[in-house]
Amino acid sequence: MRKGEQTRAAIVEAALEIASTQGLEGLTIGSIAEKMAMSKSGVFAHFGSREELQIAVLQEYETQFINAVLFPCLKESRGLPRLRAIFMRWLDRIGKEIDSGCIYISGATEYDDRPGAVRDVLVKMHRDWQKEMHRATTQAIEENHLPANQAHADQLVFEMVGLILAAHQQGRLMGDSLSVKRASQGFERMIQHYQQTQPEILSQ
Amino acid sequence: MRKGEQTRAAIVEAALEIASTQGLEGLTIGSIAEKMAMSKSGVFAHFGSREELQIAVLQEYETQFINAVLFPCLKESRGLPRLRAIFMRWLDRIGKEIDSGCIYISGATEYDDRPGAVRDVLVKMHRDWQKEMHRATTQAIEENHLPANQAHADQLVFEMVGLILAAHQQGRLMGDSLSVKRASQGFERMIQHYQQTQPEILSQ
DNA sequence: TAAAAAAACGAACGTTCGGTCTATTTTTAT
DNA sequence: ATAAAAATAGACCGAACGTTCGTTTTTTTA
Repeated sequence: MRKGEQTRAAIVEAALEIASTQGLEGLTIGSIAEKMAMSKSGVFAHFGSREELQIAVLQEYETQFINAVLFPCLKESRGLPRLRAIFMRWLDRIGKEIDSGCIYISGATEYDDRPGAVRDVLVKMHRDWQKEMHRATTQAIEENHLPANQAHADQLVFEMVGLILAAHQQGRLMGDSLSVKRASQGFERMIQHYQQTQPEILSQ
Repeated sequence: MRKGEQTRAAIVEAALEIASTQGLEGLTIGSIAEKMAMSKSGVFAHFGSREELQIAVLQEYETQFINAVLFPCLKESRGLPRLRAIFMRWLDRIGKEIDSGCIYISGATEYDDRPGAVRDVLVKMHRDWQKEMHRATTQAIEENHLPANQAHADQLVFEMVGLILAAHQQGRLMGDSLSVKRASQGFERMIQHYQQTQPEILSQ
């Protein structure tokens, strides 16, 4: 049974590469088979359905993402230093993905109108990640690195997401080589603003 | 020949509706034919290729977008009032598209790694629109509604794009009903910041 | 090393895709 | 009204899709 797990992992790895450029919907079993020099049925047997394969790819991406972005930042001191580190690592990853693409982002537009298991998994991953961002932001508020108003955490996370999405789109579609720099500049400006301004409660 | 143009326009309209939810790549001639109660070949004959059809859909979207977002704002006074009006109309449109989707945005991730005529047209439309945004921002600087530093216009446009993208993603994928409000709040905060801060030149 | 189990193959299935071709119907112009 | 032109239908093509299935090869276990 050892060989099977090995092959499966290799398939997922290859599939992630394909999905990064072609999208999760552009990921076909035939293209993986070709890349792996295997038969379609050989690839297929490891998953049972294309949907399961797509979910496996998402899970692999999540693991890599958390390992690359979140974990290294936990050694930073609580509060703004850690929040800044997380954002910058996130952004750094987007920068490295300019040539390949982020399946969290492409998946978001692919599946925002396509119900099913893949969408459900994708939404949960987005939600989990934003919860992490929210926690880091809240801690920055608790440490008095940002003005104490819980309502701002959601807004900050929203704007960080925006900066990341803009960096991704401008870098990939528009070929803007400054997009990563612009996003980090936007982040610093945002932090600076919140540190200076009297908070307002977002009316529900 | 009058009838043909009429039918063609109706096809493009139907195709735009489909592309809004399924994406430009999810747009199939068969699905349009079904929606129009026509044969596939009848639909096809109006365009000559799927690519031409996709481009026609993009052009139709651009026309609607400019009419709905840009033109009504030209009556606003030059500078910040007009810039704010444009952003708010843009955002308003995104809000209305929460249930359908914006093909500029979905197209950006669909075609960022897919060379061809459709991508070229899409990139040009993005570029043209961002030029409009840049112009409005520059005018706001010229009118002294924002501090005089040309280098900031690109950054402002970048951040506005980010707010729009975040509103779209959070609204559609995550079901966040506050996403539009968050984006407008982010805009006002951004303007407020630039009005208060001494500008810095973005190192090229 | 032989038997059992797992993994991979290769062919085929039904479906859908964009696209082609010819025939027929509908619209336009004379 | 009639001829020319345009528009549409419908049958069909080859390719690609996910999936199934029986068989063969490889790996693991005893």
